[in-house]
Amino acid sequence: MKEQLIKINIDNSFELKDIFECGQCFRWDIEEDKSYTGVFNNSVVNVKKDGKTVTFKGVSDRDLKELIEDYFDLKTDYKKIKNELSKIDSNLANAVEFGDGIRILNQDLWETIISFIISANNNIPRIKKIINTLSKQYGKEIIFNNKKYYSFPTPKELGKASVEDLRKTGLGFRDIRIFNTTKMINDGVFNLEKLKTLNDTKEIENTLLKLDGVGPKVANCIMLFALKRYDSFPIDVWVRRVMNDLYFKYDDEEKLSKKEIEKFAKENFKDKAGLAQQYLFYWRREEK
DNA sequence: ATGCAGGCGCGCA
DNA sequence: TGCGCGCCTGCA
Repeated sequence: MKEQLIKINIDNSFELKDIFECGQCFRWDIEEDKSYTGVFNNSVVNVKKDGKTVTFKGVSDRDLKELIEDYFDLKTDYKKIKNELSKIDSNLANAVEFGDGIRILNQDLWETIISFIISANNNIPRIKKIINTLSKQYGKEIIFNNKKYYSFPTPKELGKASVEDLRKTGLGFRDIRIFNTTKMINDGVFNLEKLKTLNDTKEIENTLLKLDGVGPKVANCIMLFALKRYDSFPIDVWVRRVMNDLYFKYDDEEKLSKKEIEKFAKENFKDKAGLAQQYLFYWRREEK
């Protein structure tokens, strides 16, 4: 573990608040100086932005520049993506303008699976709290700036926890789901590496659905946030709300079926449905 | 207090 | 296949 520092000039699509608070991640916290510190890939990194200069400071076994390029997906041209989305309709143009600094992070598959199983019927502060507790109890300590941080536990590390142990971390009824999913992965019944090699989005989704605690919404979040499947479209209460308000206008949003939303998203947003979802979701949650 | 939060799994038609 | 229902827990 060595401390490293790099500065990068980024003139487009990189706003800390937009990235870390658009709902895709749970392990980034804001500091007093408005920078953010997060734990990912067995590393701890602090990100600070001044004008166009972004400073990354952190501890990692890997080369920090490579780590950052991969995790923040710096090679992807968001200017182009935002242009294409804006052309689809005026709602997207507004949403993209609002969430101008969003980037979809390239997160660890295993961590994303567990995190979004925890997210079911839950709220963000508690999701973050549970993930912190799990990391503290089963992950490895990392020292950064004289403070203790904890890596997200590996499948083996989390596999040491019994259902009762998990319940004590505040997981509630999700304890057995986490236990079963962890076991499936440790037993080799479910192969994470093999999943990464699959091409067909629908096949990936159907595979993920075999995991306990993974339904359609969670599966689509995993595909979008950990497998770069920008065509996947997670539908939760907020997405349903914003889609009904903007495109369907039923008097009661409950009348809008998931099927209907899926069809609309596929036809109109095509291979960028997930990206569109993220801008719309963030816009709706933050603006109103 | 009671309801609710970024769903899921189950049982039943 | 498509519904309705209950669910740990913490917080307002």
